[in-house]
Amino acid sequence: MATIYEVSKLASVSLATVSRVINKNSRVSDKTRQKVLDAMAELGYRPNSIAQSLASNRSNSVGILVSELHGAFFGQMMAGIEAELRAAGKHVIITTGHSEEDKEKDGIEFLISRNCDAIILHVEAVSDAYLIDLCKGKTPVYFMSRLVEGLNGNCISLDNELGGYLATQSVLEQGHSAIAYLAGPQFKADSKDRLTGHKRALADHNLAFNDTLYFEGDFKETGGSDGLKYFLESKQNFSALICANDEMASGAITYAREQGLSLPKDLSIIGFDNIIFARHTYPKLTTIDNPVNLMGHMAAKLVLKNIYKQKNMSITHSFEPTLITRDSVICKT
Amino acid sequence: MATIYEVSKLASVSLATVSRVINKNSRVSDKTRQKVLDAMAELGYRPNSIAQSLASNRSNSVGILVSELHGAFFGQMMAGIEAELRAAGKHVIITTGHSEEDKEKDGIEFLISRNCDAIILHVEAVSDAYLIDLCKGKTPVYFMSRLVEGLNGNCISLDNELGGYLATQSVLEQGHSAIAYLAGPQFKADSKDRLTGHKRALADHNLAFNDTLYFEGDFKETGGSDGLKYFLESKQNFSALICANDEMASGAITYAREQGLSLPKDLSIIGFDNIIFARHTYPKLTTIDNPVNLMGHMAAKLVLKNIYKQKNMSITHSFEPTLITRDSVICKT
DNA sequence: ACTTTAAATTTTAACGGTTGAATTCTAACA
DNA sequence: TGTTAGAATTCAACCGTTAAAATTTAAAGT
Repeated sequence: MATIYEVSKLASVSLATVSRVINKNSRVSDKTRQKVLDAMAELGYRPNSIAQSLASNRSNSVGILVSELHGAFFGQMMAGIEAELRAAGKHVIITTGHSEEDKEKDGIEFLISRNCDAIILHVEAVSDAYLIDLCKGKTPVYFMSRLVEGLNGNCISLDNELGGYLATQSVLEQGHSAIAYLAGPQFKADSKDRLTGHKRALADHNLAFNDTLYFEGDFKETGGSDGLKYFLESKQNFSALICANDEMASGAITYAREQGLSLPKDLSIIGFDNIIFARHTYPKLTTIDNPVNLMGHMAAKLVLKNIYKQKNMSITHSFEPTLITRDSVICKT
Repeated sequence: MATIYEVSKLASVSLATVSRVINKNSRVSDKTRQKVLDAMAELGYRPNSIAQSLASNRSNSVGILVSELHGAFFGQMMAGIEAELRAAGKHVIITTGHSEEDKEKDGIEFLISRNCDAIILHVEAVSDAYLIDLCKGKTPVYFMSRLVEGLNGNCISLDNELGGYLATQSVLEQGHSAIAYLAGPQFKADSKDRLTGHKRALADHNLAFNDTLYFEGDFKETGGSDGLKYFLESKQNFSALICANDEMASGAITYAREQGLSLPKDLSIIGFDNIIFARHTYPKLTTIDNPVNLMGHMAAKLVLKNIYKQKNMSITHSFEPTLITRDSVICKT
């Protein structure tokens, strides 16, 4: 691959001049600029962004860490961030944390060591203290779906507590009072907040939270079947099932039908996240919309504004979930 | 961030020695190694991988280009690649092509300019000629789901033609003969091959391909509803619908039910890919399994073997799709 | 004690760019 | 025509690391 040196020789100008036309900022006469451009074209020159990054200490790329690369939730999130950044000519470096402390730290180290101009994290296993410490480093850090104390300006988050409340409230309003709750992994802040909202809604309706109608799932389809199986086998009475995400809700729906239940007549089910697939379950899933794609865009805008100094970026740090009413929850008769 | 220089000073050894202990290969006495390790720990030193990459001309990271970051298909693919590579201590840099020629090229340039040790591409818009040319460069290139002439050793692909054949055959064997075909975008090789397989199966059963029961969808849920709508409005008779992927099949199922059809009685539907959600549609989707996660693993193994010289990697370049029988296709009565 | 040889360590020059300071041009002005 | 300000260009140091070659150190052999 041709280097800047060869270009400079062919165009008979200095390295510095070539560098200037690459970075199109400083003053170069049109005549020389054209000479250089021609030379670059002739050699098929492409700047080595590693060298650029080392020399200039910036990389025009932002690091992203997500828990998983698959899954509707993270897909939407990454897509949102990438779309916004790409439109601004920035690139994205993605790595994963798998919700494990070591891997999350490793991924973060990697992104930092790659000279990312900023990093956007969706971390779940690492402690707040670690993150606060991390922010003292020279790489700016932003957070998705996590509120870190004192770092609110760097967070884009969803009011999960409200979402949990909304879900439960909507079920309650349909007359259900025996409600099973299928939670997500409780080490994840999102899950915990959703559960808190659920409890608050219960309390607001003078209903006690029932320990025996609680199951901690894994946020995956299997969590849905496992959870519902557990509830069913416990022989308790319940007319509604609240799932902390749509994947589990899907699993539960499938399992319910396998067990001969007729939905939503025998059991109302509500999900959370409103993933694309939610409208393709049967019955169509009533759920809580989680505007994660939008939040991804917003996180990207935040770094565009703060790091790349783009103007006219209006930032919303906190997003509100909304109820999406479909067919999986019905009025208790 | 501490540099190697500060470490060397604190440990009172030369830069080269520090570099040696970082790369734990060459000979360093245990005594000095420990001194250096201590110094590194004291300073919280972390190698700057950009500088490493520039100096050593390798980066321990491989680039991945996919069309989209969201979507069950790409999610599984990325996850497979990443898991395998991560286990080997390599990192992954992901970018997108959005199935557009310019963006695909731009993404490829980016990955190359980041000194990736190899790149794994899932490209759809770019020409074979371009790819052949690309392979002449110094960055090794591997392909997912695309057979490039003369570069078979660098490709990991699925026999989509066979998949298309299998889908149609299975429907045919259930007694259907009036079959609508909902294709994917025909500029994508995958879609084209699946269609070819479909036609071959038809021919094998002495059935003519019917132009009016053909619709080119977009591989998304909306493609499913649009396609089925088109077929329904054409007032033609058909008892089965073959969809070129599961997303469209889901869309079709949902739309069919909205139109009052009873599935699978009134219409048999088969998908392609066997995405996770395929088992959560109602009726559960009969489909063709596309082992894309496995293929991701395999692509990663291929670079592990070729680029990082790992032993004991047995490589399969071509994967075969298989029929997954569930409930969405029934025998025509 | 004196080579010889191998191991450990240091020196030094890349890698491919960026950038502030220094220098050379160019053209306008007195 | 000689100055001179300002624009255009070049110089040279630097970014943080690797690695080939050179040097020093240590161990072994006679």
